[in-house]
Amino acid sequence: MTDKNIPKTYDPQKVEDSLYKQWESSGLFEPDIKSKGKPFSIAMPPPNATGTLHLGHAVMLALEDIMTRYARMNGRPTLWLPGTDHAAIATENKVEKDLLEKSKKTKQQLGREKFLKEVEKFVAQSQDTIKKQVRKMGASCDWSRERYTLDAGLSRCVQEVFVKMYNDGLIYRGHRIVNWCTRCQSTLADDEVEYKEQYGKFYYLKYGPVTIGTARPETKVLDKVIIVHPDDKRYKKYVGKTLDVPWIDGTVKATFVADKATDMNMGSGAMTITPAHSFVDFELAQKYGFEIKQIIGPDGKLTKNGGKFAGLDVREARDAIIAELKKKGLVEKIDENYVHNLSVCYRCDTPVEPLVAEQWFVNVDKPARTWKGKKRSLKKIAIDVVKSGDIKILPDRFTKTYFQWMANLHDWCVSRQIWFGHRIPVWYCKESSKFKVQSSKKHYIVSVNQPKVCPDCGCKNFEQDPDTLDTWFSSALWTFSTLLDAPKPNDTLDSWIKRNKQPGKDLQLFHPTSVMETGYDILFFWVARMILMTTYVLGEVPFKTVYLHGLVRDKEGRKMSKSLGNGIDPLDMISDYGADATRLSLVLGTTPGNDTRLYEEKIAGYRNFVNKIWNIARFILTRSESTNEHPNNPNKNSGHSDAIRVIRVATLADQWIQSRLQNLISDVTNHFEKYEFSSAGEKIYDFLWHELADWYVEISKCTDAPLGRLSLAPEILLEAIKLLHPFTPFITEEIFQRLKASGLIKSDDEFLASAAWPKASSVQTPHWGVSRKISESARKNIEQDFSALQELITTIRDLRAQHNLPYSEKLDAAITTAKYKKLFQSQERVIEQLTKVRIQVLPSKPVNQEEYILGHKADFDIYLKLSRQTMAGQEKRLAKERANLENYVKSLESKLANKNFLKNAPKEVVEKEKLKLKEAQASLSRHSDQDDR
RNA sequence: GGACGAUUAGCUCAGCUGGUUAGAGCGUCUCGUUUACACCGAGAAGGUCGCAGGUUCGAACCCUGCAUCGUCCACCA
Repeated sequence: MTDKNIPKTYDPQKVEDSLYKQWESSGLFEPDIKSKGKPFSIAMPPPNATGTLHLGHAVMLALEDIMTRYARMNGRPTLWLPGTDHAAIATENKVEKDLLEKSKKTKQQLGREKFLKEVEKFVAQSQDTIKKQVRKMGASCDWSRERYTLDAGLSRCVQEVFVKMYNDGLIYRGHRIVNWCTRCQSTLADDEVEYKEQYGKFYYLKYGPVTIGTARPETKVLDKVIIVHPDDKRYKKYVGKTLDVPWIDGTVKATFVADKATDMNMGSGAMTITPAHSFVDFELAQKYGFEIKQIIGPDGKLTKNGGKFAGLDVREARDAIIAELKKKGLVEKIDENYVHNLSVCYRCDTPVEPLVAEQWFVNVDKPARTWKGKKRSLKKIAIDVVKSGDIKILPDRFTKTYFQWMANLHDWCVSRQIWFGHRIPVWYCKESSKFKVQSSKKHYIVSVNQPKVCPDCGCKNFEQDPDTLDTWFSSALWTFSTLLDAPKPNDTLDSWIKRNKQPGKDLQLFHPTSVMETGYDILFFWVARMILMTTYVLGEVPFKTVYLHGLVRDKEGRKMSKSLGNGIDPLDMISDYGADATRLSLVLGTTPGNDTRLYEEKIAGYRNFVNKIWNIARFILTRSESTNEHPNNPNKNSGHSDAIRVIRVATLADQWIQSRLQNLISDVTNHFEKYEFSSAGEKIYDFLWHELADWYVEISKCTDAPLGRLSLAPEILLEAIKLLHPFTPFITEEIFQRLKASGLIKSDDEFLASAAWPKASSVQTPHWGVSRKISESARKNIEQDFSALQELITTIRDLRAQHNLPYSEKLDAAITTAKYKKLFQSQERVIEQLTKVRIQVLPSKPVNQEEYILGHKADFDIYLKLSRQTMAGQEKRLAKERANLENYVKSLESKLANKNFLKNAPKEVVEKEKLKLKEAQASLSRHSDQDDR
């Protein structure tokens, strides 16, 4: 039986959690491997284990859930694999900060092991929160396959990959210039450095016969090479010579070298180089074999190479050195308003020091993997897979950005001097570990497990490298490391993967994944690295399509941030407006790759829509009860058996809504296939609100028979909520369950979430017992007729509004029409109900015209009967209407008089325009008739 | 310096390969106690599509230049 007490307002809080539990426990989110469809899979971008859900996650979850639910409803074995990322630096920073605040201890004071325990405690707690929040969004991901980047299996995978790369010569250890964060006490990858504009001083210093410019004099203590351009006549005489130059800490022997690296036109055209603290200078030093001496240490202070400035912080050293140089008269001038592009750590905003350190690197240029018949480098393969279309990036324009970034890619520094993360699988034998700094290959062994004996010295004491891997190293493996089974002790990477590529295994079924959906801001951090690493390890792409969404901003277009206090917490929105409305507000009205603005009114708007659907359902459900009470129903008390089936001829509205639904299904499906989720959603929105609710439901109130089994409403609603389900899973499921319980629809599906996606070709109308696909030609007639009916009704309503005629007053009207005489006659009742106007279709205009106000349309005229007073106001309106019409006719005429148009435009266009003109002219002439009387 | 995006109604945005009198939501105004919904209904007002050229029978859409805002990359002696 239908529940009589359906609340007027939909309350998401009451249904969402319980529906989610039912879905989850039914196993619906796990892929149906028996299904014969083409597998569909998404690896969820793992939220950081540190944080809480923010709007970026919410967008990601909404979009991926839409894709996932769509695929599932299409009968594909569907896997959306959830998980979390340990987010090495971010997490370590957070715990460090908490530790300092709570117990005033640094991590060093606590020690590595105890600190890591703290981290794990924090992570466990925070993961719990995140997972709850993901569920709140309605994400239909498979929790039975959930992963964490530090799981045993994933960690093993990371280490195996490291070892394999080392053995292939793709990972090496070297003294190289790296970005160093003095606060994190760790290296950073190139793209983990951000740039900030800052006003600072720029110094022009006298260095022997030349003037050099610098923003960082403190690094220049030991500069002793001057680079000049080989074509620079000013300095030709010096090239190759060595001079004694009075400098910061005494006198240095300065050598002139000619190299095109300098720009003759910039400053004095000469520069000194600081190999240890500048990327460009480091390269030059390597080219010529200059000495590389460290001036700034990892602690951000000058090293002993700083002479008498040793031990000073860079800032202090800068002032002291400038004071010293001034004393010596070596400061030529100081530019006080120099715009400095300061590099800072993306995690903690601390200025980054480029310095030389011994680190582990991934070589991206060395040919190492056979790809399409040729041995190629990681970089080449990564470029090729996008160029060849094996991976498609949406929106397309990011392809260009991707290539540009790849072309500029340097070797990737993967070691980090932090504790939390995957420890580097490198072992130093204790005997030789004291030589570690000298970087002699002989003293370490790269292996997943601790080696037993050192092949060099025979000792058995090993110490693992204290460093951990860049967090993106493990994320780069995410699409496949998450699909592997538990490794066996003797597994090598290859045997492990081979086993998992057997038929029926997850890796074989679901990799490459179908889509990688994520924000464009991590295209380089993550997406590019997955491509680099996965092609190398598996020999296949990690995903076939990359869908990049934009960033969520506030109403003013600013980034949401804690400091601005303009952030919106998706969970607040869910509790205020429901998950469905929140999801709609993040997906509808957005375009991939473009930023979107979010604000509460927008979410409230979609909440209203959700409530509207609720009330459509409420109407259909409650009205259906009267089916049994209807006097004409022979099976009045028979509950919901099939016996209630009452056969009736389809009305125009029935046919129309069915035609619209057919159209909607194919439209929406097309949009889904093209990843146009916003358009798909908007079309359904329009259908439900402005077609089903505003017209079909309203018209259905006009018939004798009540709703329910006598109309198509339940079936139409069912199909529509199937289409909407990927966007708003909760309310659609709730309505489905209620429709089913009411007996209004028959369905074998336990959940709407597992129902089959509607097909335009088989819209079922059980009332007639047959599938009633409407042919295209029939659809055209039906829609044309219905449009005419809508136009008539709207015109009458407009007249009422223009003339302030309240609906409480019933009116009479005469309609003259050639084309729609029969139609309007048959719809008299509907028209009367929706306009409170009784119409009479007449062959010609009525006699007493003074008593009528008029509406002229292309296919009909309306004469609304009125008292004389009310008539007075119409003159102005008529004049305006006529002017518009005249303009329109004029523009069409001139278009059709244009010979070039007639010659060049396609025939259909010309015909269409001619028809339009004819109609407009007819309309105008009727108008004129009226005015001339 | 390079690349990319944005510029359309008061606000937020659609507008797919050029072809109705450029659309939606919110907001505004008018009307409405019609038995699904006021988180509602009916109706209206509001735009020379950033500017200037060009291509075309026809441009919001294509081309060139410019402007403003934003993002990314590179550089920064």
